[in-house]
Amino acid sequence: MPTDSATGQSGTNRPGGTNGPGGRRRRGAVLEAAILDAAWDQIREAGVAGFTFDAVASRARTSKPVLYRRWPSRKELLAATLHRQLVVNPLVVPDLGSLRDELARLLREDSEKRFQFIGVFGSLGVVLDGSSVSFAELRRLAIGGSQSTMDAILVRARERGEITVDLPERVAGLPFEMLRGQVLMTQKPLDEESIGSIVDEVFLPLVRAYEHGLDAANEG
Amino acid sequence: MPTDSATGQSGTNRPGGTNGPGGRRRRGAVLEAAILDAAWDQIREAGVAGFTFDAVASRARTSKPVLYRRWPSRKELLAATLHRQLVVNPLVVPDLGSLRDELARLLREDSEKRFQFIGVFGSLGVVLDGSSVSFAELRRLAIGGSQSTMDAILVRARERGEITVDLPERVAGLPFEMLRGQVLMTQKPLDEESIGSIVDEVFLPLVRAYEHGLDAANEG
DNA sequence: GTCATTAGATACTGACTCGTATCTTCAAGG
DNA sequence: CCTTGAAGATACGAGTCAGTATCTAATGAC
Repeated sequence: MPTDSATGQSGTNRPGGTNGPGGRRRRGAVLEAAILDAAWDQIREAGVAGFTFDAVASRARTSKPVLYRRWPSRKELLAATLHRQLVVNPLVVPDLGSLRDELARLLREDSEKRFQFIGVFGSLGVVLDGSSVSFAELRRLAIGGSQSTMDAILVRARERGEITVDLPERVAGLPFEMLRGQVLMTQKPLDEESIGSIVDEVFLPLVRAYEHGLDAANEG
Repeated sequence: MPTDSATGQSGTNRPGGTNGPGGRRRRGAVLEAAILDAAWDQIREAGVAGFTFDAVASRARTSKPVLYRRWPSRKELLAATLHRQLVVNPLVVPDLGSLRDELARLLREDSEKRFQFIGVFGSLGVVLDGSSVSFAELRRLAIGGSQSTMDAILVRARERGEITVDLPERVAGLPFEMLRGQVLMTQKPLDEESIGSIVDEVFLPLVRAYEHGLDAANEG
């Protein structure tokens, strides 16, 4: 996780240098990662509006041309920034022995790692438009990351015998749509009470309903 | 619903006039409403980023000073714009004879009337900060509007005997959190299939589960 | 050590936006 | 009809940002 890491002192041995930590001049992939992490810090603090090349360059202790050599415009930089956060921060949930615990853990992790991403997502449709890494691609990554982890959890639950029937797609994705809906409105990560409520008041009762077969009988 | 209503021709009898429709000079409440409607059109088309005083003034066929006389800054204008849309566009669902039909209707209406609002909501936390009409107030209005209509529907369902037990708050709010979650990611209003799925695959099965009492047995 | 590459600093243009000031012109009240 | 208040046009200064150009200097390959 990228922290501000403002080492403060700039000029170690260079004239007006505001280089990276340690005073050494960074290059290639190291520099690129540092920039994208700084960009992520910037977007979290100042939002999409405060996401300027000057601000990002300054925070990354480099300069604008270095950014422009890599990303031709603000859109690309923004997309690359979010893309990196999604790719570099995969959701992983170990086997905890029960569907309940694993789902709660997944919701907690998703919420913590990505709630700022959710807060920012609303603005993206307007900003990103025809970028190389498009809005649709970011959406796919964001949803896919949660869903594939969820799928893994459901597979384990099925192996344990906690689930025997097939759940509709929307039911499997339900916890995350609720997560997004609440995070969007509160601009905060999910608290423990909400996690418990989604798991115990909504998802598990619904799973049990599908298990007991007293379900979809009056549709269409 | 405010439409662009670009009557086109400007100078009816005034020198450089770009007045309102009809060429007459608007005043007071009429003018204010016209401005806020234009502002809403603007934010829908250009997003929060394109929400400038110049753009709004031009679209409302008036000029910046007129706006500044009413709202001291962009924040206030933005808050007033969203506030008006929420207040002027209440959600109403008539008695349709069944919980299922009424909920579907409510989701459809909420989605159509407010999906742009949801898209914009993510940006607001950063933009609005200590405004007279705050982020929290807008959130309360947005959630409250949906929830109170939902409560009315649930009351009718109870009178009909479709529901006899009490539902947890989160269950009653579930359709809207799912709505927000999906709209946030797709930037589109809910399609009919999604509405049907939320109603028939999630909400109603869950209600039935609570009705049959095979529910909350293993929490905390 | 030499050289090609690229980081990094700085400055600049053009566009845009905010917020205000000034002036003219209309609308309504009496 | 006359006065008052507000609408509307226009212009301006200050500030910000995108994107580019130009220069110096450090780094790594050889």
